[in-house]
Amino acid sequence: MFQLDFKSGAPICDQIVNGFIKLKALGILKGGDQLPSVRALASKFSVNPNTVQKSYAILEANGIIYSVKGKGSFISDDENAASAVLNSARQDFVAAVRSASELGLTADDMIKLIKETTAKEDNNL
Amino acid sequence: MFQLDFKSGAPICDQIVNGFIKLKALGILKGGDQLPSVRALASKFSVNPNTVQKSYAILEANGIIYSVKGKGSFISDDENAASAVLNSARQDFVAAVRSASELGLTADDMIKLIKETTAKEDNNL
DNA sequence: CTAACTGTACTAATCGAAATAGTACAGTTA
DNA sequence: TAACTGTACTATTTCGATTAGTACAGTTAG
Repeated sequence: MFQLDFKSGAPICDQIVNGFIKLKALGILKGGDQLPSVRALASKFSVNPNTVQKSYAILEANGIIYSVKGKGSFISDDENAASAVLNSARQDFVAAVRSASELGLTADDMIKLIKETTAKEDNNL
Repeated sequence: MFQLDFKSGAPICDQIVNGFIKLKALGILKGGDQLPSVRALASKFSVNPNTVQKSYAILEANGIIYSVKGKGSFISDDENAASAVLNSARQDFVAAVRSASELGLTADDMIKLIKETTAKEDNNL
């Protein structure tokens, strides 16, 4: 399970959303897997149930999970959802590229940074 | 001169900071160039002078500009400042790479996106 | 010197998004 | 029936960003 960073300034709501998206992207959570209940996760993170519920609503709106009243929330096995996540990641990354470019980084600079970064990450897995 | 986006949610303060950083990175503003006065820029952007002053304070703290009481604020010609900006841009970019990587983008995906993005940007200049 | 400009330094008030608190309703299951 | 599940509200709190207002200090032109 992922961690929350209360100091980062990033909304808890978004952190929970991204946490589950990553768990699904990494294959740790697969289609049909059940998520913790709203109240259970809120308790675990010492966070308000409303905040968790908001995250689940966002995840469901994006097709990442589906929720059933009285039963629980489950990881969706919709492939379109995964591609939507990829598209979102692409957009975010392109925005980062534009920003870095405006600040003076060249394409070669960025490619070098990517190779360094992904190489390090591989060692950690 | 740059524009402000009041809808984006990004703090106006930061937008002004980044605006001048980019103008310097692009060479439009060079060492010794005078910035608009705090009050003049606040008036132009229809923004509170305190907000502009905060931006100038941040820029000065990062060595991008220097301010002289009674005279005005000027672009610094300190090369270290430029490298500090580059370092900051690098850090932001590496964070974006990590995030994209966690969401399933491969290094090749990212390199492809960089080439597409920077190619488009060049056409616009 | 004076007036008008510069940057700087405060405190108080306002605004809005995020999160919390609390309650209630509806469906499932043992 | 009891205990769980998700869902839907409203009210409140909290915090950061911004605004508002005032004041002080240095520079420059008249």
